[in-house]
Amino acid sequence: MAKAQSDRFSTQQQSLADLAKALSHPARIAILEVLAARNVCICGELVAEMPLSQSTVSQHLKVLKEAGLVIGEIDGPKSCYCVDWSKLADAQSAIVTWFSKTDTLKANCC
Amino acid sequence: MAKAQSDRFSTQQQSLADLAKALSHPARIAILEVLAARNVCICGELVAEMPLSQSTVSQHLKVLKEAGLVIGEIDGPKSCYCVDWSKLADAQSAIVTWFSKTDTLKANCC
DNA sequence: CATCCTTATCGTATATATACGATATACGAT
DNA sequence: ATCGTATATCGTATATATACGATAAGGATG
Repeated sequence: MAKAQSDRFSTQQQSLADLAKALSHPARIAILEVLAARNVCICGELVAEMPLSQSTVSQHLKVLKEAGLVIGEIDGPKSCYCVDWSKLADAQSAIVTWFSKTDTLKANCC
Repeated sequence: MAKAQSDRFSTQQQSLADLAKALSHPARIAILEVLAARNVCICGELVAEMPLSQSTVSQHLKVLKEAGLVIGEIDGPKSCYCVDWSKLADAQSAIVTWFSKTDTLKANCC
């Protein structure tokens, strides 16, 4: 179920927006922080740390997984999630690049 | 009409999520790019450049204004928008800081 | 095999976002 | 004052997001 891609906007604009959307909920920020802070991938522990139900956490994890920011592996009856550092680095770089590009265009205003 | 702030998450997590939400639509990315590229603040020109109706553009502008990324001034019958570079810089810095913090926690995984 | 534990998905209710046309507002010009 | 232009807001329809309980699925364990 890939994104619709409305073709009204460029792929770059779309993908930056998609990335931002993945980060646009505090629960997902919090999940990433917890995942990053643990040296072992957890899952049930994640639910325990979050002020949300198990199903809701699972849903947020799905969003993060679809955005590629998180990797999920099934490990027996448990699932093991961890940050995809490579993708996260790409994300950061995309954001920084966009800001820089925008900043370069800086001009007088109002 | 300030944000609800659910208090389930920290203020930092919430504000980063809010920022991401403001950037989570390609139209708003595009608007920021156009505003940044012009050395004069525009508005109707903005609508002309966007594949969206005037009212929809105005709505996106409102979101950007509420997020503080854009400044809008009424100038006669026209409105004059421009990027709030200071806020944009703050935003970039907040994002970069978060990524750095997260990266510091980097640990072994799966 | 029956059962337990863990996690994903389903069903559903509610809220928010998105888009557009229509209308209101605000000002400049005539 | 009237008209025209430019922009914001309203009304509304539709889509997506969010949250949770309930249920299914998958493997471990007795």
